[in-house]
Amino acid sequence: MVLEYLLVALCRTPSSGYDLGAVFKAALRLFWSAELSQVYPTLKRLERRRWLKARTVPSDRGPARRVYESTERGREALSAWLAQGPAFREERYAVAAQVFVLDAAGGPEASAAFIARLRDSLTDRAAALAAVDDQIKVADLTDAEFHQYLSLRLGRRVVEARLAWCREALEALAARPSKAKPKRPTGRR
Amino acid sequence: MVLEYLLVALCRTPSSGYDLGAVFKAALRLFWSAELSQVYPTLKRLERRRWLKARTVPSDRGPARRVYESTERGREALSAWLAQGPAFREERYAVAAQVFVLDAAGGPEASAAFIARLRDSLTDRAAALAAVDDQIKVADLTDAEFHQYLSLRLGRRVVEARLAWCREALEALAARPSKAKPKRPTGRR
DNA sequence: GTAAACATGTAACCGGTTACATGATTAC
DNA sequence: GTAATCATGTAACCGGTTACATGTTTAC
Repeated sequence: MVLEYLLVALCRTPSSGYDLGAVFKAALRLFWSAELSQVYPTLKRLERRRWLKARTVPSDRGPARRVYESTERGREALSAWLAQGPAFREERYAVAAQVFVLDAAGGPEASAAFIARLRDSLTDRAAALAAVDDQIKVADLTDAEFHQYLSLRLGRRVVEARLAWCREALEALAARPSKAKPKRPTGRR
Repeated sequence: MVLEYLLVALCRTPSSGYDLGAVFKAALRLFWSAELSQVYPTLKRLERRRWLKARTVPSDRGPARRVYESTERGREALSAWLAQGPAFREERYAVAAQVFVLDAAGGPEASAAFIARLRDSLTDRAAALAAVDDQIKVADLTDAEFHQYLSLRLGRRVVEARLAWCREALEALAARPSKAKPKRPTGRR
């Protein structure tokens, strides 16, 4: 289960459930997210499995924190998972599914409007990712940070590929002879 | 719900649950998939909602087929959904999540091995997509086929972006000064 | 005072997968 | 005979989301 391994990995630096929730809302949300209501029970499960150990630490602001840290057992499980290689699993990209049936939108203008909206959103996302990326000095990164940086680069490349597709698709739509469905077999010259 | 709209769209050409299952296992599986055990109950639900209508047709090989076809109501719901624009939803790409924590794999060689395996799989996928793509004559396509073709192009671009990332990441890993953790503070000259 | 951030949880629901059950037809 | 393909479903489970419940501290 992906979330379990992710939590073990993140808990190599001691973290509370709340901390981890913030990580999923920030850096990781590009490819994996988790709600706090899922994180808390999962942490307990991992503690029972002894992949994590926990202690309670008073907080200076707010209630006491339950801080988790990965165990040797947990880290072994994690590295065994990674050693199995890339975890391919069925992907779901709703937008592409929409494109697949986009002819039902009503015509070339509707298709173009849809894709133009997609392009605009992706442009914003690409700019945001670029801004983060450009501020990173690769040479300064720790091993952990360097791998996080690699995943950011992957996210950025995918967003830019989708953006490039939008432009291509808009061109292809424009170039497509408009089915101005002539009532008669052919428009008489 | 994505699956519901997809089924309505696909049933613009009359199809049985079995037929639809085949579509999800073939063309659509690049971004959305569904098991027959999910398709059948969903079709019944859509029939009750009158987005689909059904009739039973004897099959020449095997049991009788239940053939579904979208209704006007269903198609209206579909086009309203598409008119709302791109359906952004949390994405999950397990491989990228693995990269995010790949420093736990054991070192630069382990990371490189992981990424090399990914590159090899993606190379195969890219070749398969390219082979399909290259055989398509865009001018010959109907509107529906053209949009399916666009989604194929999107899938291809994403796969190729990931592939390009693999090469970049392997280079970045190789270029990274190996933390050959010297026992002494610095190798004495 | 009150809103925001800190902090931890439970309960109900839902979309989706895996496993199971049934049976006809065709090709070997 | 038997395996593969055609064909339709049900049941149990599971990962994940939404909504709910509770309480503290800080900044305005």
